[in-house]
Amino acid sequence: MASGETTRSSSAGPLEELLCNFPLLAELDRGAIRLLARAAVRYDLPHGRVLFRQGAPCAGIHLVAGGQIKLSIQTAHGSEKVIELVGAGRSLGELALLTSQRYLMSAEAVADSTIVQLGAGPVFEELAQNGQFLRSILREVCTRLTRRTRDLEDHLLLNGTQRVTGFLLDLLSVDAFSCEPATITLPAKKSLIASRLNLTQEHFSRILHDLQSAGLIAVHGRQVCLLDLRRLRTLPDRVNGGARQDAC
Amino acid sequence: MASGETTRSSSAGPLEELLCNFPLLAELDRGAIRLLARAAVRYDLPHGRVLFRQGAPCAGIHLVAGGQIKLSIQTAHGSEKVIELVGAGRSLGELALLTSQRYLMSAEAVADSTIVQLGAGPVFEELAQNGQFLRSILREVCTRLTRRTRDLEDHLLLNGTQRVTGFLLDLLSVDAFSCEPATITLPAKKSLIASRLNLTQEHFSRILHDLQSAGLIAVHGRQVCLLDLRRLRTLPDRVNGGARQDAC
DNA sequence: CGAGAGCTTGAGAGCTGTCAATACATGTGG
DNA sequence: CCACATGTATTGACAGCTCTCAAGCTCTCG
Repeated sequence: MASGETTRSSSAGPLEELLCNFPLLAELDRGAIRLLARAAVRYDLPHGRVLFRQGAPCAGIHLVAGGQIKLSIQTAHGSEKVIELVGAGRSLGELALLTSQRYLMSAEAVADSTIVQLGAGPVFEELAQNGQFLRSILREVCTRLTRRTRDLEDHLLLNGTQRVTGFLLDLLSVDAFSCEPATITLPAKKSLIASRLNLTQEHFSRILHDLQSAGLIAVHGRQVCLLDLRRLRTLPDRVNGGARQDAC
Repeated sequence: MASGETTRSSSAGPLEELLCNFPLLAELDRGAIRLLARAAVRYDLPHGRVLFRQGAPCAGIHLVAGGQIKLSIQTAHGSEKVIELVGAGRSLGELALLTSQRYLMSAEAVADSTIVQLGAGPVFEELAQNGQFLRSILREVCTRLTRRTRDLEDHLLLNGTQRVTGFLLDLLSVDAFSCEPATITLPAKKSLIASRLNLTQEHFSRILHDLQSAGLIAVHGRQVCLLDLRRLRTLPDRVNGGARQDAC
């Protein structure tokens, strides 16, 4: 499926180093890493290339070592929605592998990317023996479930403008409580961001325009300056969004 | 939080029996069940009572032994959306417990229900020693992630009518490939179903009416007769919905 | 019968998508 | 340097899906 120069882990050096840096594997000891590395393959995935397709059987876990991968679902009549944009350090395919299901989404490189693929066999062997690996995977799946639940909430409770402002504020990540204007960079072209937010390109463009007119942001290409954090934060009033809330 | 008659597992008999029947615990051996049962509490939760609230800390795992629980999220200004209706045999709270997060949703009984609560401590102890329990939990979280992803897809790709027909067809569950008219019973009052489908009560009513006019279904209270399964199945053309699809 | 909950129906408005045209950016070749 | 092609982004007009508000209906239960 994926072409490009593939580097087998013969010397077992660089690939092991690489694997250690993935959060998914961070808690494994050196021996476990070595076993996984032995059956791992590293390859480049150029922009536009498909990593796997929705409905295909799962061959193993894909670790994104660099670049950016677009996860998307498509309808019967061809249109598609971006569910998530995945960058370096994250992993794909655990769910399909663990449940022996087909892939729920398609994955395509939207930038020249580097993938490390862990074969299904070694992963299962490691899972069978290594309780720590099991725990790491469980943690990862929990993280993903939390994220997906939050995404669902956003689509159920928020309108387009609120989803956009929420997305922009999320890109600030750290710096969280500052009130100073800050500039962020959109992680992909606007049509992809729009789809990720379940908006058309046109609607997304209009929303950004309206936010500019309101003096909340300034847009220059992919650079977005968040001018009025205080007001931006009041727009998306998701209940769980802010710090704490006195539930009950 | 929960009142009603609570039955401590002193004799250790009936509670153990009960626990064995939960899919989440089905793969545990008798000893593990006994340990969990020792710290379990069973109680009744009358219709309308809240099991836990969004944002509250998690006290353990809740097993639904009977009745029906509504999981919902609410906005800052009071409106709420039903995310899921949970019946007997399923469990709640694993995610919050495992991640030590607050509850992402609120849970409320929408029928007189019976809950068995497993304390956090014993669950963690069992998780630490018992690889099989870890695997069972992992399987459960994976199932939930798959379901939530499917829900998200439904809301992103389908319109109201398609979500309704998809929901009705899901209630057939088994009998899957028959083409004979079949009658199903809505699992809750229509306003709850509507919210679960992210529709207003009014819109849901109109959709059912339209489907009746089209001769696709017949509605009598909560009984819905699916008259033309073939045409119903063609409405929601989710890609992953049907049997297999030749991906790639 | 009356009260209330659940459900339906109608009219109007809002958010968002579709289609089409235009601008803007970038890179290529003459 | 300009002309052109391509990919990207914006803008406008319009239609559709869905929500809101309001009223009326149906059924059950006391």
